[in-house]
Amino acid sequence: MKTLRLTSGDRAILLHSRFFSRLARATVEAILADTTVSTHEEHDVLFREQERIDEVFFVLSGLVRLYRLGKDGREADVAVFQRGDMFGVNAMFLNHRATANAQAAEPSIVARVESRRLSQLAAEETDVAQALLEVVCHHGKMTEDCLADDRLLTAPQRVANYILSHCPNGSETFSFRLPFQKNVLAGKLGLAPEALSRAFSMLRPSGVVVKGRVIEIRNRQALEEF
Amino acid sequence: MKTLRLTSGDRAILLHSRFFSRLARATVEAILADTTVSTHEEHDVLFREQERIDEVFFVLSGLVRLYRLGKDGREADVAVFQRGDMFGVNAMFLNHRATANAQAAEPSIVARVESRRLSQLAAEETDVAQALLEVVCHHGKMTEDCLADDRLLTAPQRVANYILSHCPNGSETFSFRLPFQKNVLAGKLGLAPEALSRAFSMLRPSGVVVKGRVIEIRNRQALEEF
DNA sequence: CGCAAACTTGAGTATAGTCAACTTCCGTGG
DNA sequence: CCACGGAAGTTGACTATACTCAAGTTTGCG
Repeated sequence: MKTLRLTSGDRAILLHSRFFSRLARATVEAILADTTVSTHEEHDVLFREQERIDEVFFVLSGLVRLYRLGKDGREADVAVFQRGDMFGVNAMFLNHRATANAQAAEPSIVARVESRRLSQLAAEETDVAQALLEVVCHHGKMTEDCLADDRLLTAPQRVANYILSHCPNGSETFSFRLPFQKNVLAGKLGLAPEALSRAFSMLRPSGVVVKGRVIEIRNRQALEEF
Repeated sequence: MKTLRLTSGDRAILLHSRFFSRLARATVEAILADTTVSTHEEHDVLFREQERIDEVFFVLSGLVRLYRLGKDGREADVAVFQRGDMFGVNAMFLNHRATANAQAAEPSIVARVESRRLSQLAAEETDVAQALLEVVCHHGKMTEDCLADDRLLTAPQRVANYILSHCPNGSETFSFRLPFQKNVLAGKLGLAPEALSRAFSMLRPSGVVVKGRVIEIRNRQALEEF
């Protein structure tokens, strides 16, 4: 399902993204000129592993999950993208082949830029290349973080970590709303949904109260030591 | 311990690397002009997590391991680099901060390029930026592979995978020499050394014979189905 | 209000980590 | 060249962690 043009709200989101925010206004306009927009139901697949992709994507709203498939059909999330995030960039420099499947994890709206056009621009204007490098490096760091966390932390520790990463720096007690279903969080943390549930249980004695999607932290100190 | 100049052998290695092989000869020379070389004992640390780094590195010989440290001091490898590999690029675009520790996993020789100079070049010549993008995307894919394998495969499956990735495409039976200690392989695959040992044992019935560092495969088919 | 999906909890199992004992490999020096 | 010693690797026993399956419970939407 396609919408033809960007709304001004969409433009605002894009302008604040890691990618566009580093570019001169003229460059931004040159790119946005032929940007298309598509809407997706939950569970829609945007592209699949190995498939050729000739676009680069931005999440305007909703949530897009990148995952790999195992031989047995099991899925492993390798990234989750939210409003403002750019994805599919790596493919531009890897033979235009997707390294993972992309699926809307909730109803989502996505902007698309032809990657041919973008790589052409990157070859002409170095600030475009620079912006791409920053996006790609940032995403690389995220993946590395994920890998290290998987290897170093237990389930409750990963959850504690995730919660702390949402803590306004310095406050001892706070609360926030999960930006997606627990299901998705479980995937992002590399856990089965049951394991996430249990992890929350284990964190309760340390002052973590979960009510629906709202997480309340009563004792930041305890979390950091978990 | 520092050596002052590049040998011609070193230059050959660099010229064949993913990075330099994409650049015009003149550009290569411009970069190599102020490249330094350092030698390292096994276990030498090149840089640490969070530390500022102002260079980009190439492995000329030996092996460099990138790892993160857990609170308890445990180490988790996030990458292993061999002859010809470039590392430390991400830091250039992440505030010049290392995201991991780098350690020589055996006696090693490393080439270093000032990252200020490199990023300057990248801002002037788009093919340098392009080459960097390719290196970074490739490394990103490696990390993603690693993450997906960790989440989807058991220890023997990861080992089988690793072995198959060294199999000349199409041959049913073959053998090769591990390019590093089993110790290092274990780390790379996210396993304790004992788990690697056991994984090899489990693969024996499928025709994998391990003698020292030499791996012999008698039945590729069986490995692929593991 | 009722239904379906999301989430939680419980019980059992599988996988890999830890610690310890033992073996093999390999480089060194006699 | 052999003997020795230390490091690397293997094996065993035990444990911890997280997955699976199944049965509940809660949530939220129509």
